[in-house]
Amino acid sequence: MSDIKKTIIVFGSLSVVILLLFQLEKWSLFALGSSENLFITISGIFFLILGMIISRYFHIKKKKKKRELAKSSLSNQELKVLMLVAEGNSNKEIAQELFIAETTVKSHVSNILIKLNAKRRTEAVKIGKELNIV
Amino acid sequence: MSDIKKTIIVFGSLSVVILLLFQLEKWSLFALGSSENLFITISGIFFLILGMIISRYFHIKKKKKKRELAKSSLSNQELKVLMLVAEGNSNKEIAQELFIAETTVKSHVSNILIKLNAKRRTEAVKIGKELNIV
DNA sequence: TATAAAATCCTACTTAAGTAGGAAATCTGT
DNA sequence: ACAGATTTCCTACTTAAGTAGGATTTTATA
Repeated sequence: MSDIKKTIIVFGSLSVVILLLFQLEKWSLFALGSSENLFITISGIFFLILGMIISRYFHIKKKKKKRELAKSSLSNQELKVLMLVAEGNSNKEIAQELFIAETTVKSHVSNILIKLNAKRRTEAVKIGKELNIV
Repeated sequence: MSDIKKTIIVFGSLSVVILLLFQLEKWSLFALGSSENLFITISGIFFLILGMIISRYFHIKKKKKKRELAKSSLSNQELKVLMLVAEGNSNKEIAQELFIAETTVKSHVSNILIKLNAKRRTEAVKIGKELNIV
């Protein structure tokens, strides 16, 4: 499905629901005065903002939670190496950055690949980003 | 600020606001019956969900907007290749995915590196993510 | 103070990635 | 119709990445 279609569907269905809600009042299922309308408006805005905050909060929370799972599997130095790999550095550049031999970096990368169950460094970076350890 | 502190502040302040809202009614600023309370509850839940949807929608929208900036520099097929590179695929795997030769993928990758001013595919992925084209 | 885990480094490989320098086909807008 | 960009593919090459199978030294910690 294209992005435009999604936009239309989301906003379209939302508009329909809002209109239905207004119709509810018109159909006199609920008798409301002007002061009550004010209260509903205020609480409506409040709950709208509350929903947005909650949504964002849980979005952050979800990210944080995953991190703990895989962090333990990678050692301190392996984590540093993975971060430098994610920044697009070569093994040689990583070695210079960490003051170790290139062969050591290779060993670390190999261990990272095994621990994260990745075939290539690019895949390790992807998994690292998914787990939010990078 | 730690995560735990943030949680306490966010949920604490939200609880206070909710309690204040209930107090408003008690203080008789708004006189409400049981049917109106039902309506407020329903609309409250509705706006809560609406807020969450809107929040998520704009989160996606923000990502899409940046994309347009650098999209122009990369061609359609180059973009596809870069996306598959970012997912950790090898040139051979990308070739199979797009039904083209591995040599063609190599050509595309080389062109991507030139266009994004990157030295390696990992760096191209990093730049691609920074420009939100991946 | 053992001892397990982590970190360091190596050789000798194989495989993947990337470069240089083409060439031809196909699509696209004027 | 045609120029320019895109997509496709190639050979021959160099360089980087990753594997296998070690060995030694630090460093926590029970």
